[in-house]
Amino acid sequence: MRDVAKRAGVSISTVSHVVNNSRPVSNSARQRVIQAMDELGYKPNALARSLRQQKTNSIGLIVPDSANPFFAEVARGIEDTSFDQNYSVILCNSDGNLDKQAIYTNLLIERQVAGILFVAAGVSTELVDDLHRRRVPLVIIDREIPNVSVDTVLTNHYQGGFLATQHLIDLGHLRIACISAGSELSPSAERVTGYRDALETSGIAFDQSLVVRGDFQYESGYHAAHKLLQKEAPPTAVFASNDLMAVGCISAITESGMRVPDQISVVGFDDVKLASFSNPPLTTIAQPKREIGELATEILLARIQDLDAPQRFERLETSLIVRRSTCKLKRN
Amino acid sequence: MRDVAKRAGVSISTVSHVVNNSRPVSNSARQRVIQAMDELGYKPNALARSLRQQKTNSIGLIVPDSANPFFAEVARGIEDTSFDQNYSVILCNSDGNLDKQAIYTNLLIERQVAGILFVAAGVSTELVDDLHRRRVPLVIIDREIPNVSVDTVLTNHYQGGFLATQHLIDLGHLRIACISAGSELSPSAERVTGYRDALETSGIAFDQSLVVRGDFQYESGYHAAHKLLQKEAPPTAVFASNDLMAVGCISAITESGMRVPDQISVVGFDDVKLASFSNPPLTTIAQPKREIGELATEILLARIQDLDAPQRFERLETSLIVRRSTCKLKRN
DNA sequence: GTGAAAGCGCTAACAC
DNA sequence: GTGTTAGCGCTTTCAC
Repeated sequence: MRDVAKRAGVSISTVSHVVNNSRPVSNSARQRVIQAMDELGYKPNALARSLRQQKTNSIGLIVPDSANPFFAEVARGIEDTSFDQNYSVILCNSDGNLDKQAIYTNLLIERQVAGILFVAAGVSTELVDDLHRRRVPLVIIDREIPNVSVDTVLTNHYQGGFLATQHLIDLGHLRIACISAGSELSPSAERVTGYRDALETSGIAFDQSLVVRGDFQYESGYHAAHKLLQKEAPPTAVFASNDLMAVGCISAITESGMRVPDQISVVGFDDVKLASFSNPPLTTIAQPKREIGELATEILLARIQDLDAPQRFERLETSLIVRRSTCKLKRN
Repeated sequence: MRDVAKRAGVSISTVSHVVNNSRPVSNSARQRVIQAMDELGYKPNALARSLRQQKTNSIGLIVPDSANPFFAEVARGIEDTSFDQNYSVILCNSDGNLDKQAIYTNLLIERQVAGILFVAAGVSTELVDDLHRRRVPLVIIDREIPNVSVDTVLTNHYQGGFLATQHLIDLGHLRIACISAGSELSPSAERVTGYRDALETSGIAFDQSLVVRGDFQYESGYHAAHKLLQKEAPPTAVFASNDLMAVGCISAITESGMRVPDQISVVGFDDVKLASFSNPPLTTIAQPKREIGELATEILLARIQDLDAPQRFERLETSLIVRRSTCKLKRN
């Protein structure tokens, strides 16, 4: 900038003002500055600017695994919206590991990010409090932190689980299995609760042995299905708490010589792109992934503008998408 | 830092030196500083540090679409390696759009990133030259920029295309279609060239009408398959230039009442996780996605250390993974 | 082993 | 419409 000022024969502040349009500058001066800038290939140093202004245009995004299609799609929504608003995003993969998450949080604070987006992270109350104390804006996506006032965007997992199960019940199924994930952590747990309540609402007894635990990956759905098929009375339908596990499940079922949906119906959760193209196309519960990312980003940016605005809590609705992995129970 | 110094009763530079271990400090002073630091919840400001040191610990990552599983997996390799080396990554989605790419490049330069990773971007020679002039380290992933000396990491797309096609030929297929992508841009084009050469090596005439153009997404594979099936003499095998299109293709074939692989064999490219769990499991060409990301990051970081080291060009080998979407041609 | 001071590149407040 | 100056928070040189 110094160089530009020199070459254009103006003061350094004049250059700054043409760069930022922050006050009137005579046409002649402006011309000379502009010319000098591109002769010298000048680009303003955002570090210096941010240091001076005490604000950056970066936000931190912490996800368990950016390669998981669900998170990847949410992340795209986030990145796109950020870009539109002139923010850039620093990507962090926590692998669900609390230590890694803490390290990243630290790193983001040191980098002076304007705010942080936590996706499906098991954020501890302490961490949230600490961030509060430091006045770091944050929004939590896809998970509810109990007893803490923090902006949150998530889908109605419970409703989704209910919807999925109800669909299976409507098709006449009685032995409906469930592939859960994680532990008591909210997204999966709520889906399972929805499953359970749907069952009970229809007077079908909940059978703990029909719920098997996975971890949201293809493999775990595959293994879960194997377990289920080995039972004396295998289920006639399966609700997998995400699409990847549903696909893994279908893979195992098919491999063992049975047919989906003729012999076993399968419904997933998320409505990842793949769901439309799996074989058979997957009946699933759709979450508005992009919107989640977009909305969360908007809320974060609003929070950055006004740290003291009232807390926001957005619970988005899910919807059932019927494709071809489910059908009426065929009575023998 | 000022505050910490005051509270600990030492000079500001002493604080700096205990933070960075950059020179001996007496034990008593060190203790007081450390105590003051955590009483005040002090975290060093990376912006100021970077400004002063004229170097950041951020790198920019530009991908066409971080939600595409292939890029997502490469990106994970990048993010992981960066994290290990204390770098953080700024994620940018170009959507294959040259303007957006230019905007991002600019933004990254202004943010003073230590280096830039371009994935599969149609980087123009000018852009590379400009970056060179500015002495911005960069490495190009998954695409070759002709006539330019720049660090590059990619897979042997040609070999992969050849391998895939040869496999089909070995199974007795003669009418082998190909679903390409992009235009003359290298990754897809080279795969297609491999396909063509494999055909000709075996004395099978190349038939332009059997290659149909897609765009690496599920949908395009689906539509391409439909086109292919409408032909008078449909192919008995298809080489799709990535897994998503292969899956889309299988979906269309199945939907139209035919069977994979019994009536049509399909091979993909990339060996995305999904490939193991599709129905049928997909025969495909594996690329070492994580390694690509890791290697590229290592090369970038090395380049950051030594801007004048000799250019590196890494071409990784592919391998054929035979699963269940291909089988011997059944003669009528 | 310690402190003072300059300066990274920028913006904002204050003069004129 | 323009210039001068101070200072964001840090590191580094120099002096003691």
